[in-house]
Amino acid sequence: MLGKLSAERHAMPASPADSRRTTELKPVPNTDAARRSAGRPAAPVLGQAGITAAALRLIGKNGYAGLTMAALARSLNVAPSALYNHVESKRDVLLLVEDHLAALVDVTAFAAEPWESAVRKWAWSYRDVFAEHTPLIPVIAVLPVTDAPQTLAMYETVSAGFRGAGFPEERIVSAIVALESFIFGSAYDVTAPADIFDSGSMAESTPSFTGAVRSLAAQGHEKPADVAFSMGLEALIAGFGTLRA
Amino acid sequence: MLGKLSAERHAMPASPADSRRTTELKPVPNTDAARRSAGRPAAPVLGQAGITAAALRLIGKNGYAGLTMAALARSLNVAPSALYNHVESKRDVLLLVEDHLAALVDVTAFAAEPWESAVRKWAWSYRDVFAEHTPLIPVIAVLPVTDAPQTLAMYETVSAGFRGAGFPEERIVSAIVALESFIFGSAYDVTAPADIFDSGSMAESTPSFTGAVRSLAAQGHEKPADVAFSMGLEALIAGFGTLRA
DNA sequence: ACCACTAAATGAATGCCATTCATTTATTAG
DNA sequence: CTAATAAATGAATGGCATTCATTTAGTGGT
Repeated sequence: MLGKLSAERHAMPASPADSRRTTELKPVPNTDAARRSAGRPAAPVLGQAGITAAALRLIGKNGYAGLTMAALARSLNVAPSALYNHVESKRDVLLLVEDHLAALVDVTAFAAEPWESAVRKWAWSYRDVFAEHTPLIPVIAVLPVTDAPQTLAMYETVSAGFRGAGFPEERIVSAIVALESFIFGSAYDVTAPADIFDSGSMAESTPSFTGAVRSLAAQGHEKPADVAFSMGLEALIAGFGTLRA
Repeated sequence: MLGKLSAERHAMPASPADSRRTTELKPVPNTDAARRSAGRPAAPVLGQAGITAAALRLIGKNGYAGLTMAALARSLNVAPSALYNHVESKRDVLLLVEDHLAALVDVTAFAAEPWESAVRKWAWSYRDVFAEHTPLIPVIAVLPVTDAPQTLAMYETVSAGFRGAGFPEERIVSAIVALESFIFGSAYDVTAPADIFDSGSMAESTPSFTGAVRSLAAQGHEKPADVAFSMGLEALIAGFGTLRA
């Protein structure tokens, strides 16, 4: 009776990469309403909150490679199949984690500071949070906000900030989407190996690029990913700033 | 004797998401040098080129969910294990595909047009190519360019274009990285479902955001992803343009 | 005190996946 | 003819998410 949404499930094995589908989180049965109208079992030892916390603990210890349904269940002293009473799929677990992280993004500056510095703080915070969780990015990027209340709350605060700063209403969403795209892409950069631009044996055939890479390396103490992020972010802020009334 | 790099391989099952490691493509043994010094078998029916072509055919038909080593082997009338004579892992296959796609990105404008329009054309082309191949993005984003000659060639052309346009050498790489980050993030947007911003039952509690979404929808015939990409790209071009000598 | 109901947990099974390995096949250079 | 070698094979391994029939343990209503 649970999981009516799970039809047409295994038409394709759904590799973690192709995360696409109009999703809806399995409705949590532990509401007060359900509590009144039906028998309640032992205690909500598990539940979506417990699963989220355990998943975060697991990710923190072993990274996303260590986040398997089996490991998750083991860390909760439960059989893997038990998880499916609270969650419809592994993707649901990732969604729960994502929404938890969205709440960690700092949007407080939109209440107190001018638009430019508010956007700046928000963007850096957003990038930093998800740089540690890049495997979630393919999931977030196509995730209907309906399924992620905390994420939606972030959007509300940010768009209110844009509106209050005199942004024309029709362009608020596009501006946020553009910033987010830049942020997600930049989150990957943070995790890239330091030698990513080492052209190796092809150095002689790529003089312009090799020179530019050397020149950047010669410059710098700052982390390359931070330099690029700062440059791009300031350009976006300056460009979008001109749209305000 | 081949594949000395494959030690410490399966310490972790390496989900497609955690693609991290200093990689090197398995050296192709079918070089002229190897041809001279050793016996050569039947014909290069397979080989990295054949595998790449087959992988692209498979992806075109069934998407990345359909790209399994078994399916790839079947499409080449060969046992799955045979692939491992030409490729060290599935990740290698993805690398081959990525590098093939890099050659499809249009960089011709850097030879003939002013910097602004050259960057514009390159960025749109880059986004369009990888919007159809978003599962590759986690791989590319942390991929040492040594392993991807076509990708490296693209960087060379682009950085030469920046240099020729009067860009200060130390900032060329950062500017390209920032643009690329924006492009990768935007590629995901293209694949997002149309209703991604439908706030559903929470519409009343998110008036600012819901209003902004409605206002964008009311505006537009153009695809939302294209509007956001255009806005962000023009801001980046304008901002970076001021850095030129 | 009993019953009907139901959420939660179980354990076994399924089917898919990438990857390994000992062995065989086919080709060529000397 | 022989030694060397790349390529292909088929069977096996271990991991994975997910399903399902079944059991367990609470609850409100009677």
